[in-house]
Amino acid sequence: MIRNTRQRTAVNAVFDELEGFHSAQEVHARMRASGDSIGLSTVYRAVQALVDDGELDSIRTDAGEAIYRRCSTRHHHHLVCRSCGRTEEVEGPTVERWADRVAAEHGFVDVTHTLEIFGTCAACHSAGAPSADQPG
Amino acid sequence: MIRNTRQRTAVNAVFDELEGFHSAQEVHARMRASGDSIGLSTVYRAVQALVDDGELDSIRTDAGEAIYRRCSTRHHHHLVCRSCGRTEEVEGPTVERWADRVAAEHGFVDVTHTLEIFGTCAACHSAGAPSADQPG
DNA sequence: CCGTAGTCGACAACAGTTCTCACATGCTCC
DNA sequence: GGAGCATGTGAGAACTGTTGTCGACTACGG
Ligand SMILES: [Mn+2]
Ligand SMILES: [Mn+2]
Ligand SMILES: [Zn+2]
Ligand SMILES: [Zn+2]
Repeated sequence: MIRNTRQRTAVNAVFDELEGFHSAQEVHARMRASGDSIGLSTVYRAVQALVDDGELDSIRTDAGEAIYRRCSTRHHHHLVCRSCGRTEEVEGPTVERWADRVAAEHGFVDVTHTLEIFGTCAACHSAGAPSADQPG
Repeated sequence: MIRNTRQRTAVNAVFDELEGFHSAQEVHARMRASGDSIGLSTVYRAVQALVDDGELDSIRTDAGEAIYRRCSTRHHHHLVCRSCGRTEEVEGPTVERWADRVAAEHGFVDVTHTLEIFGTCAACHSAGAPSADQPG
């Protein structure tokens, strides 16, 4: 049985006030800084529970850190500036259909996918941003 | 300037004999087991250099571990059975164009993307495999 | 209220990865 | 073929994100 605790409510509330993706550690620090008393383990347990609940989305950074965000109602993907981290939500039936079709052609069922697009945003580009490669 | 060392050559050779994705730790253990003397740090440095060179692809598991594979010549993505781990390479211009277009529409340049498709393969499905969700 | 199963959190433990630094070794240039 | 030196190596320590431990605490159905 799942209880309503001050801590879980507070973690959930943090994501109401926050745009974009944030790590468990960042949420913990933020709460501590604003006077909320909560343990780091509890934050980890809370975000995991929220992910299981479908309240939060989670993705993993290139560095391997898990970051979380209030789940929006629509299925979408992310366009991330690799220089400043600015994130845009993008969506489109094209890629959804393609993924489902190609999986079905290989006999796969119960199909999901992850898709992230990386680039340099217009602002960072005019400022002269670095670059990277990522085949695969 | 980049030197040719016994260790780097050996790590590179390991991926000639190996199908699919493998972690640095696994490669290290495998080499040690077969009598090759090499340090773990060196394996990490070698695979990173091979990734930078475009010789290896790397992706990150759900658990946050980086895994590597001989880069095939063509750009492609992976269709992974979440039950048995079997991996198929898939490709298609549809999704490539979609990703580039959507990024361009948002003013992004120097665009790359990552895309992984997960499902249950036919074999695991008929054996009665578990399931999972992955929105985003 | 009571009892108790679920939860908390300080801390330890873990796993993967990177850093340190003394030592070794490819490469370039004679 | 060396000499010289930038580069690479590797054992171990350090670091980072995350999960486990366990005694104390508490939400909540009865
Ligand atoms: Mn999608
Ligand atoms: Mn692609
Ligand atoms: Zn930017
Ligand atoms: Zn399978």
